[in-house]
Amino acid sequence: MEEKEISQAVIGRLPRYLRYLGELKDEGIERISSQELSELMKVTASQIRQDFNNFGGFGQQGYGYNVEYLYHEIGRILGLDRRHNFIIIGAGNLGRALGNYINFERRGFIFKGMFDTNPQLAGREVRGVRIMPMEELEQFLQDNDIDIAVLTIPKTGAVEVAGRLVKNGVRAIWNFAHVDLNVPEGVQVENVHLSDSLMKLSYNTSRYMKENERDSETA
Amino acid sequence: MEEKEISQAVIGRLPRYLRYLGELKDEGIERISSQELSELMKVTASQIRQDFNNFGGFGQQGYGYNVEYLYHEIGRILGLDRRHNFIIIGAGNLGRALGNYINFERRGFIFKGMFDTNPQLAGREVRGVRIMPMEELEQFLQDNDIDIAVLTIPKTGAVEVAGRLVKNGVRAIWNFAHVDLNVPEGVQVENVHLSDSLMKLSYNTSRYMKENERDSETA
DNA sequence: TAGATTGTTAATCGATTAACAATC
DNA sequence: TAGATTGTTAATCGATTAACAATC
Repeated sequence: MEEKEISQAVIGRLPRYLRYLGELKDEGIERISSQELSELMKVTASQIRQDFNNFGGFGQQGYGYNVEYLYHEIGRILGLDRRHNFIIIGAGNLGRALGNYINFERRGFIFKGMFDTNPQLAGREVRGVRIMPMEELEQFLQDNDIDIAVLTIPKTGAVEVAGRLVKNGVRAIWNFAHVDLNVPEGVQVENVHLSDSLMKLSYNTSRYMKENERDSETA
Repeated sequence: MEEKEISQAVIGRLPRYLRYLGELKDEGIERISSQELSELMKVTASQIRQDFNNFGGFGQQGYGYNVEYLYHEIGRILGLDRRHNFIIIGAGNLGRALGNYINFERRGFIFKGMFDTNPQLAGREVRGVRIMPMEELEQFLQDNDIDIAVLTIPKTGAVEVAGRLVKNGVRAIWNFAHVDLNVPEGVQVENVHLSDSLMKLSYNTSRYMKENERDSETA
């Protein structure tokens, strides 16, 4: 009944594997060993083998891994063999930037609709997709098969909007609002807190500078 | 000589602490115990105390933590007491979205310049900041005190540009390009790979749906 | 067959949680 | 002083790395 649950640490590494394998594939490389891949990606060969073996054997003893096959398998694991229709809530700079990003389309993520509280924006288009007023959200969700909602609105409205999304069957939220969403079990939230990321960078640079100050003092 | 190195797991949690403490502060709450904070943030009280104690004692036995003090201390640890001048390389949708994001300014991150390969864009402005051609990058870095470069360009050019940045003294790169940058020791890179994040979301929703299918079969 | 390299088990390392003595 | 809650040590858990037998 209970399948071995894969840890998020492993899942988090899959997209990077996919990227390297895609590049190898484009270079026409057919096979690769965990050793070679480990040198390329700067991780241990042991980790690579462990990671892949979470999903069953993708390789062959004495040979290594077939690049094309592995590439497809990891894509499949990540759900890239399916289509994911998404909408964007919030037609500000970030929302429009994400709507315009065509590479998502190539991975099966299809941009279907955009919403904004500002009535001035209603009717305008982003890459052929109409911006709709928030009042039309529920109806749109009922009429369309939407898998993912992208939240690019200020944190003040985010929790309320997330509730409306969940109530109308959205099961995945890509959250760029700077707030924690509290959703029922079974609804997936992936947070992208840009300012948190920037603060981490700030910490690491500040720390490095301080270390150097100390080193030069003691020298 | 060697200070206890703080793990990135801890650093990664600091911005979230800062956010909750800021909200508590704005609500006028003066003190909080690790127990109360743990309920609010849905982490263990033990982890909170361990995390804070990496940086020395911020609390007081029998009392808890002073919200205002703790908020400032964590901000200081993250380097938010300093100014960080930054430039953005790549004036596409994402670059402009980040340039327009005024909240960074409030944290001490000052938007100083923007560059793009497209000569058509040269001279235009994003929030009062001039877009410059890439040829002017080196001169600009020499004339200005730039701490952070934000890379919002396609992966094809990213590695080359990162090299130029590092050569001219940039010590921190906020990398939105979908490629791993190989920088010398001492240069900090913080990656924001949006498509990786989206794939994780895709995995987790696909997986959840499959689990439910299985459950309903066995039921 | 011999060599290469996986799949997998065992050992190690690090991070999280629990427990409690110190102390405000 | 008694009660509360931290700071910190010890126990547990999970993730990473090492080792090697299985096998192509």
